Amino acid sequence: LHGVLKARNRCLSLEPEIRAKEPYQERTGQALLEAQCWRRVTDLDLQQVFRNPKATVTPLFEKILSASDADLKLARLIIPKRCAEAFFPDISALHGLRIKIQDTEGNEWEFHYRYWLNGGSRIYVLEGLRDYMVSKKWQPGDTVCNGRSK
DNA sequence: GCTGTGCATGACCGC
DNA sequence: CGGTCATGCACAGCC
Repeated sequence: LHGVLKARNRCLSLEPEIRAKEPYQERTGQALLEAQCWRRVTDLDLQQVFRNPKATVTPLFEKILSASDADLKLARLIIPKRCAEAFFPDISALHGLRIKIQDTEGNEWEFHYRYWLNGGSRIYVLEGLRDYMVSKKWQPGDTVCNGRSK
């Protein structure tokens, strides 16, 4: 599995090393369903953004950046719970996971994926995004999307 | 003070 | 109403 995050006209793809374990596969159907419900970015958008013409990208989810998401001091991205549980590795047993992400220009980034307890539930968050945010010039209202390349 | 961390709070929204 | 999540905020290090 790969993922793609886009800020404005650029993308990131998740490294294969976080390739899904079993529970991941089981959720594929649900994941695709979610993607279809949520996506606003078109296939053409993705083709243009993802420069490798061999890569076919399956959009998974998108998020419009809030003020908090684009705050350089926080440097963290809240990941919608359903998306996190559908597309990201299960970190129930851990309290965090370092994941490597690669953008379409070949740059590799490493983020920290974890969650906060909130009431009886969880808030999933990607941390350590400052350099990436600066590089891609994240602004509130920008769309971040995540996809899977085959 | 300033900054990062980690959780609390409450607005919002779907059910 | 209950869950989610944007933001508030207290606390701890560190200039």
